[in-house]
Amino acid sequence: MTVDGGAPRPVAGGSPTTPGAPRRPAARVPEATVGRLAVYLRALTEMLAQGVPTVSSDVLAAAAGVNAAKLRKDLSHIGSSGVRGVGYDVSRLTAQVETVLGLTHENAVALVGVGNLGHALAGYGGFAARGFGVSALFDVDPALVGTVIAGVEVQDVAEIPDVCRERGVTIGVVATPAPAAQKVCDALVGAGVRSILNFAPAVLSVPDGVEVRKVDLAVEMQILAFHVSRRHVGASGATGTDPVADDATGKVFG
Amino acid sequence: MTVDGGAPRPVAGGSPTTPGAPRRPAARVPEATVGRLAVYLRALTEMLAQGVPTVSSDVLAAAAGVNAAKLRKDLSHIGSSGVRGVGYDVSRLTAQVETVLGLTHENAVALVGVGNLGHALAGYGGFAARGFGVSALFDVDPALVGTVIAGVEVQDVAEIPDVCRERGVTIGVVATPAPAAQKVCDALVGAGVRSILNFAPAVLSVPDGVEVRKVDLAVEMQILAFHVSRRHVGASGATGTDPVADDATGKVFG
DNA sequence: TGTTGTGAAAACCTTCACAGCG
DNA sequence: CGCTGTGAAGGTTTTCACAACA
Repeated sequence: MTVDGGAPRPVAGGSPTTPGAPRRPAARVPEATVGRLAVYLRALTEMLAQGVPTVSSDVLAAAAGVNAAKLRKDLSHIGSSGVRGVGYDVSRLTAQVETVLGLTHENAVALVGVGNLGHALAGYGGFAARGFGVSALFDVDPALVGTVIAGVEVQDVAEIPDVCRERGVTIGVVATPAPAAQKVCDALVGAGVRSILNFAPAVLSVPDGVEVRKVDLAVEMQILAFHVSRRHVGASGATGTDPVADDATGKVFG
Repeated sequence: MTVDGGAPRPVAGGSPTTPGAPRRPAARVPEATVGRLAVYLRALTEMLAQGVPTVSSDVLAAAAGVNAAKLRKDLSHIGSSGVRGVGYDVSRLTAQVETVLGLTHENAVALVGVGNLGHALAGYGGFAARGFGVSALFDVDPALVGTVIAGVEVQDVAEIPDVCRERGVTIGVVATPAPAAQKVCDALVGAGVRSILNFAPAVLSVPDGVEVRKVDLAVEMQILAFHVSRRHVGASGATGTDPVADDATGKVFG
């Protein structure tokens, strides 16, 4: 409780404020900011297509669905260069955000699990559109191996190491059933993939240095369900009484 | 027009002392906690199925991929009742989490946009399996209207108001192309839907009191791309034979 | 003028460390 | 003993408000 020095975990100090520095392109971009940069980029791209030359933080923030102060703070983290009294040059800012996000080079994507969801993902515009080419597809099902989806042939999961290395895959997408997810993940990591997007309802264990992001349908639905039941301001209705009183059979989940 | 995500919701005069109720099951659950409760629930369900009677915060946390202290803090927010020296009763805790998440009653779901992705979602286990019945499907495409997917007939989007009201839809899923998303969203909100899961790459404007969650493939990919480009630390050789180092992490259960 | 960029404050979330209890 | 529950510390993110400036 007393301060007593505390754990000597060295804060990644870096360089404190550098007052007269000319320009620092990107020092340390907070995670929360990274997630929003992609949203800004979408709005910027649209504006660019429409020929809008400059945009103010107010307008861009509205288009992205965030607060203007937050947007400015975000841009300050990537070393933004707006013009006071005018705003941001759309094309310049677009290029800047793309650079920070690492979109200036192609990212080869491998998608594992070409079932119900995976099949849809392979054809989804979201992938191919923005410089993410689906370079490889994998599945265990012999009936699927050999078929061609979105112009890419499905291969056996046993090929993951070889094919991923050969094609320089940097991003892996796991769209398998939960029980297979960890094994597939291990194979991807073994092939040098260090960024994984996981659609399977399972927790993936990865070594340090591998980034995993999770898209979990059930979790999203349950979060919404929470808010639905919150809206019933009947006060003592749902949550007021002992939840475990008699209905403890756990039947709600199939 | 600015939707501005963060309405500073002042704590609506919560009655601090409720003399009649001896226990306070859930006061105010932080958003971050809600998102994790769903993950805990999945692990708990599996343990329940395996007949595990009790579980410690350590083990449950490992299964959910979080820190044990965080798990305990989360559970403290929902009025947890573990037993010191023993752990948590799995079936009791399961029921408690389900109650907090509002899973004790069915949630009727309407899915709009039965194209590539929407079609897959309609059949995805994540929906139907866990108490979220897909009660209605909608699309604009006349070729799709009238077809039956996963046992539900696709109806025209013009029917959204009537059908959603009639079937008591509480959660709407938007899986349309971006340009149609806002209109669809408005229709859902007009039909009384106050929780929306948005798969379209568009920012949705909703009135106060409506909860929108977004699943954005492109954003996820770009976040990963950011980390890929950031990972230029030593030896990324293609022939590097990176030992995957499969330690004994992984599955705590089944 | 109108707008950016940024300290500082506030809110939120995570982690630590240990008292308290079975 | 082992484990939970929690105050307090530490870290991150959001918001505010305004000086600086083309």
